[in-house]
Amino acid sequence: MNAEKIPNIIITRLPVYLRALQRMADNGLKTTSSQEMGDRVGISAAQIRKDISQFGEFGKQGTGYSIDYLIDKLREILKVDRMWDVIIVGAGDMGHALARYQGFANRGFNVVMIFDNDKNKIGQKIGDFTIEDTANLVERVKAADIKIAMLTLPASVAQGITDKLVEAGVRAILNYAPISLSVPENVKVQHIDPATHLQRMTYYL
Amino acid sequence: MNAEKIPNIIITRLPVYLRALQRMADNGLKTTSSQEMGDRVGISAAQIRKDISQFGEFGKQGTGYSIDYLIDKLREILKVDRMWDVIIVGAGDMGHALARYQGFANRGFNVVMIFDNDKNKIGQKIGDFTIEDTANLVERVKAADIKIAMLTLPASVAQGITDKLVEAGVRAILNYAPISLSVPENVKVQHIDPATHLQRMTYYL
DNA sequence: GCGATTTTGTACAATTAGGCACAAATCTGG
DNA sequence: CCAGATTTGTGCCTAATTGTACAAAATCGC
Ligand SMILES: NC(=O)c1ccc[n+]([C@@H]2O[C@H](COP(=O)([O-])OP(=O)(O)OC[C@H]3O[C@@H](n4cnc5c(N)ncnc54)[C@H](O)[C@@H]3O)[C@@H](O)[C@H]2O)c1
Ligand SMILES: NC(=O)c1ccc[n+]([C@@H]2O[C@H](COP(=O)([O-])OP(=O)(O)OC[C@H]3O[C@@H](n4cnc5c(N)ncnc54)[C@H](O)[C@@H]3O)[C@@H](O)[C@H]2O)c1
Repeated sequence: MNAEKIPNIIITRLPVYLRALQRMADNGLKTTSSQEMGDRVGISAAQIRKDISQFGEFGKQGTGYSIDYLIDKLREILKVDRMWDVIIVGAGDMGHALARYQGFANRGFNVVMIFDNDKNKIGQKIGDFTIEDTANLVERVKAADIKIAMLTLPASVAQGITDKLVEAGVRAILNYAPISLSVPENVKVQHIDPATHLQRMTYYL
Repeated sequence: MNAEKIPNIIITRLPVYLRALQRMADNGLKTTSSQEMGDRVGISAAQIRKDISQFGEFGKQGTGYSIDYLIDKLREILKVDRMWDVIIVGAGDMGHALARYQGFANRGFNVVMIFDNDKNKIGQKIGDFTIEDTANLVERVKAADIKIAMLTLPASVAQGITDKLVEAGVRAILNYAPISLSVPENVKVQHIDPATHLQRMTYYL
């Protein structure tokens, strides 16, 4: 386990491998090979072997990888062998969809609060959650020691709320607003923007 | 314009530049520099200059880039100097959010239909759209010559519907289901999976 | 009008990522 | 138990990507 200095590009692929493996496990499969995984996720077998081997020798020659074992290892590496509490800021359409989504639990994430600043929404229920007032965001996040937030806000207010989240100790932000956020170096941001993804395909049409 | 063989990695960055430029334009700015753009999107100025210069000489020494002009050029390059009709398959929470989203229009996309196979949903309205029966998917897509689809379906049916979309002539799929899709080589797929994005950050926490 | 300043586009260098190929380990079928 | 088949992990090489630095062009302040 060559712990330091794993390239980020490898880290971005691991969750894709993990997702594929979890799906195989759900289908009752017990072992797989770099070849089979590669076919499923569209990455060369050699690439997958090399990526995985950065963290240890998890496979067996002639057999391949035990799916359950590799899932355990990847979860450990990605630190999703535990549950992370996550908050949602912005209880609009996208915030609603995320709050009701059941697919986070078996990937290591647990939505625990949702915030908005609209007086008509505060206090209303989404599933099990009661929409909370953004005025209490920093206080609540600090108290619950939340490290991860999903931002489903209008672009115009996204940077301001981001600053508050950082102040409150959040270290990872998944941003749905179509704007690049600036954060200190020790905070990670990932962007989800469907229009950007679509534009990455139209070039080739 | 060195048309052929632009690396894909450059193409993935262009929509990010375009989004930042459109935001600058909305804020009334007229010119920018590779330095300023880089600061906004978190990419080195040299990288941005080199990316843009693959397609022509759009800047001016001492001044930088005309924002409006560069927007025009990027839209042309990415082929979003036109409107693309897009369909949504799966009228659940995520399909609803996308159908109601107003942010596609000024990025080159126009949602035109939404499909589901749930008899209770077919015929219902989402905004201006009436949910259509997936049974008619291939026929409708062919007739309207749709090239782009967004998939907001359960993972279990995503590959089957993908095959139908490909059969109907769709060439670009934005997939929200947590599963890798397999498609012919001339069809592009992009994945949006928030759990995957979150797992790319927990590694660093 | 002109020297100081800004900023592009690119040549070149350095770094990073990816593909190939194979020894070694293991399995399989008879 | 053995010959043939499978599959990993990795050394080595090539390709792809990014960074550095600077000449040339353009602007700006006075
Ligand atoms: N809906 C989609 O499918 C979709 C798709 C792509 C991107 N997005 C982006 O995701 C973000 C949210 O989209 P949406 O469709 O849910 O929008 P929305 O307008 O439905 O919801 C935004 C919510 O944020 C709340 N809000 C506004 N200012 C706030 C503040 N200062 N503090 C707390 N809450 C505040 C509003 O009250 C509202 O409930 C937007 O940036 C949008 O561009 C949405
Ligand atoms: N909701 C979210 O925030 C979220 C987040 C991440 C990923 N996703 C993924 O996006 C997809 C959709 O999520 P959702 O929350 O909207 O789910 P959902 O269950 O609310 O909606 C799925 C819809 O697909 C329809 N459907 C099922 N089989 C179909 C078929 N064969 N043909 C046509 N329609 C069919 C269902 O009737 C339903 O309306 C899922 O794969 C989910 O994992 C959703």
